[in-house]
Amino acid sequence: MFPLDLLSSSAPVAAPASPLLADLNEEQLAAVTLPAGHALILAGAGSGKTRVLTTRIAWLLQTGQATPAGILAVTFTNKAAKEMTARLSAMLPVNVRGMWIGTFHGLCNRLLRAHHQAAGLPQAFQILDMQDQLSAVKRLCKQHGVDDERFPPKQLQYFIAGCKEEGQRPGDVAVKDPDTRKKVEFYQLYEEQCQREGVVDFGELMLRSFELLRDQPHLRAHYQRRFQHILVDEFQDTNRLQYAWLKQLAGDEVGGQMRTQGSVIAVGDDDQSIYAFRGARVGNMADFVREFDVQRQIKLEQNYRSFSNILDSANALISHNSRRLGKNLRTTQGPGEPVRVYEAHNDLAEAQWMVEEIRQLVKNDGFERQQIAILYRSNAQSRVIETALFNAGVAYRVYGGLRFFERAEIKHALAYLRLLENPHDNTSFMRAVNFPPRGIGARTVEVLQDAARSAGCSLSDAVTAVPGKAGANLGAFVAKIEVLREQTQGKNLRLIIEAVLEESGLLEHYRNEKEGADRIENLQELVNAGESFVTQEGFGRDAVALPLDEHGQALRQSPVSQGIDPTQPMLDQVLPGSQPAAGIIDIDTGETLSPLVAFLTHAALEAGDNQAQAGQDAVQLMTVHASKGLEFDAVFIGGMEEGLFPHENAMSDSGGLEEERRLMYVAITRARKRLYLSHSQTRMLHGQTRFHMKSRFFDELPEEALKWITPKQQGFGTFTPQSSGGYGGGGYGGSRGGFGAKTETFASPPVPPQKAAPSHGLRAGIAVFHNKFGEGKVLAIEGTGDDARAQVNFPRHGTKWLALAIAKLTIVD
DNA sequence: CAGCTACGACTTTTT
DNA sequence: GTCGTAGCTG
Repeated sequence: MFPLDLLSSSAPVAAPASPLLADLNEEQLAAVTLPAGHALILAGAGSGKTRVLTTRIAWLLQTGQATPAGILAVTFTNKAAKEMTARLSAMLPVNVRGMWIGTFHGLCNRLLRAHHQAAGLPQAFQILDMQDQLSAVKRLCKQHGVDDERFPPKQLQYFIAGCKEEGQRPGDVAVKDPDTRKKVEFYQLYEEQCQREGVVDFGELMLRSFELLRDQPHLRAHYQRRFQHILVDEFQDTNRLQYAWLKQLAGDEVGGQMRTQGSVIAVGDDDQSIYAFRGARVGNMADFVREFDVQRQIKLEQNYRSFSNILDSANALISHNSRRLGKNLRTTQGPGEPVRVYEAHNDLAEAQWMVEEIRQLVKNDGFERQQIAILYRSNAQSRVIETALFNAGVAYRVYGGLRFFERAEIKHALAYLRLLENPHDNTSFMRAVNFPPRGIGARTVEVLQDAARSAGCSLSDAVTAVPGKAGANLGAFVAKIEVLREQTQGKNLRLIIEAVLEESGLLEHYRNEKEGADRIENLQELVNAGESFVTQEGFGRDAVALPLDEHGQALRQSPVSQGIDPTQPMLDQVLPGSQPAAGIIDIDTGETLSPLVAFLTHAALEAGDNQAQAGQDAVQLMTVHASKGLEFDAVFIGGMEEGLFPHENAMSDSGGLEEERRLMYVAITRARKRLYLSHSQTRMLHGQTRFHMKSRFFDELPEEALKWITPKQQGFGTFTPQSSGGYGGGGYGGSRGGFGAKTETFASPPVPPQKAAPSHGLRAGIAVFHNKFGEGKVLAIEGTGDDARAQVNFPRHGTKWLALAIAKLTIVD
C-alpha cells in the first residue's frame, strides 16, 4: 500500500516522516517505536492492535534494527498469523518467510521437526487433533480395562491436556488422592503409547519443544541469540506452559529475574481474557512485568470502532470487575444511537424481534447483512434464531461447527494417508481398518489388539498373529495399504491423494450412499487442497524452515545463496525471489519433510477456514467467544438472562463471574454503530421451558445510554413478519463451517512448468549414494535451485526426501 | 457384523 | 429438543 523506500537503510531511527508511521496516534506511535527493551502493550478493543504489531515489525526492519531472521511473532490462531503476515507483506517488500510468524503450535512444530532427533521424535511424527486424541485415549482405556464410569475418556483427555498446559509430566503431578494417582498412571501409559506410535497431541507439541529448549543449552542459546525481537499477540490468553516456552526463547532465568539479550513485547488486554476454562492465565501479564522487569507499559485506549453509547456501556460494565490492570476506552465519535434493550416473552419472540430489527436495518438504514451479527452465549441458542431467520427468508451464516479437515470423510482419507507414512499409527489404523466396511468387526479388532499388546507391536504388525478368516481380512487390508504405498512411491501429492481415495474404496462407498454426494465433493476438495498446498502455499507456513544449526555455528553456505546476511547465522534466511522453501530440513542428513507429511501436518494444525464464506451477503451468527477480534456495524446479543449470561456454571465464584463479564465486554465492543440486547422471560432449554430473570449485567450498564423497548404486541408468538419476502426465500439453511471457498482459496492455477536443465543432474530412476543412508534409488525430483529436493528410496532406511542443497548425494554409476 | 433404538448429556474452544 | 454413543437385536 505505502510505497516504501526500503533501500535507504540509513533512515533515521525515529524517522517521523516515514510513511509507515503516518496516521498513528500518539499511543500507537509510542508503541511502534519503542526502544529496545521489554514492554507490555495494553491494547483495548478496537484500538488498532494488529496495526501496531505489524507496523512495529515493519519499522524494526525498515530502520535496520532487526533482520527478518531476528523476529519471532507468535499468535494463537492461524487466522491472526495469516493476517499479520499479509499486512506485513503489504507494508514492506520483504520476504515474510524469513520471519518466524505463526501460532504457538505451528512454531513448536517447526522446532520439533528441525530438531526431531534431539526431541526424541521421528521426523515424520504425526499430530493428533482432539478427536484423534480422544480415540487414542479410548483405545487405551479399553486395553487396560479402565472403568469408564469412574474415569470417562473425555475426563482423562481433559486431565492429560491440563497437565501438559501446566508443563507437568506424569512424574510432576502432585498426587493427592487415589483417583488422581489412577489418572497419573493412565497419563503415563498414554505417553508411552504416543511415543510408540510416533504421534504427538497439541499439548505435546508445546511441552516437548519447551523441554527441548530447556534441556539443550546450545540450542537454547542459539535461538536466544537469534530472536532479538519477540512479539506476542493476545498475551492475556497464554497458559503457563506457553509463557514458560517464551521465557526459554527470551533468555535465562536467574533468581526469578530474566537475563535477556533481545526484547519481548507482549500485547494483550486483560479485560478480554475469556479463555480461563482452557488454561489461559491472565496472571502471566503481571508475571511478565515482574520477571522481565518491564519498564514500559503503553495503553492503547483510543477506540476507532464504536460510538460512545456503545463504548460507555462497555466501560461501565467492565468497571465492575476488580483485579484489572485498568483501562478506559475513549472515542472521538458522537454518542450514536442508544443501546436498544428488548424484553421478550419467549425465545421465539426474541428471535422474531431480532429478525424484524434486521429487516429494518437492511431496508431503512442501508446496513449490509454481513455487517450484522447475532451473538449468543451458548450454541444451543442458535437453533431458534436460525429458524426465525430461515422462515423470514433472511440469509444467514453460522460460525463454528465442523471444519473441513474435521469432517468424517476427510478424517478417513487422512487416516489412509497417514498409514502410508507410518503404519504404526494405530489411531489411523483403527479409523481406516473397517471403513469402508470390509468385514472387520469389533470382535476381530479386539483379537488384533490383544495380539498387538502381547507381542508389544503395532496393530499393523500384529495382523499376522490373527488366525482364520478374520486374520485374512486384516491381512488383505494391510496388503492394500502396502500396495498403495508402493504405487504412490515417487508420485506427487495430488496423485497420492487421488490414489488413496480410489483404492481405499472411500469414493466407491460414498457413491453408493444416498447422502454421499456432499462427501464425495469434499473428498474432491481434499485433492484440490493437496494440490494448492504444494503449488500455492509452498508447503504451508508452519512447515517451512531452512537449515538449522544444531551447534550454534554458522552453517555451510548453500551454493547458490544470494542475499544471505553473513553477519547472521544462516537460519531460515530466505533467498529473495526464490521458490518456496523445501520444508524442514535436518541439517545432519539433509532430509526434508515429504510433501505428504507436510500436508498432513497442515491438516492437523489448521483444521480449515471458518470464515471462508464470510463474504456472503448473510447475517453472521456465532457465540460470543467466536466473535472475539471481529467487528460489525450492528450487533445483537440475545439471551441476556441470569443463568445463561452470566452462565449458571460460572456464577458461583467471583472469578467465573468476572470472566462472564469480560465475555459481555467483548460482545459489546464488537459493535460499531448499533447494539441490541435482549432477554426472554421463558426459554426452551434442554427440552424444558425455563424461566429466567434478566441478566444482572443490565444493572451495570449506564441507564442514559440505553433505550428499553417493550413488545409491540402482547401474547406469545403472535408476531407476524409483514413484508413481502415471506417464506423460505433464502434457502440458506445452516451451511455450517466448511472450506466453502472453492473458487477462491483453492482455485488452482496451472502447475508451473518444470524448469529446464537441472544443475544437480539427478533424475528419477538413477542410483545415488548418501553419507548416512548409503545407496538408494531416486524416485522423484521436485523444485529447482536451492529448493530442489529428491525422493530417494534407501533399502535400509526407507524413502526420504532430501534437500539437494544440503544433502551430499553422489551419483552411482 | 451391521443397523437400529434408547439413553444420557448439554457452556465457551483453538491448536 | 437434538446429537452422539452404547448396547441390543436381526
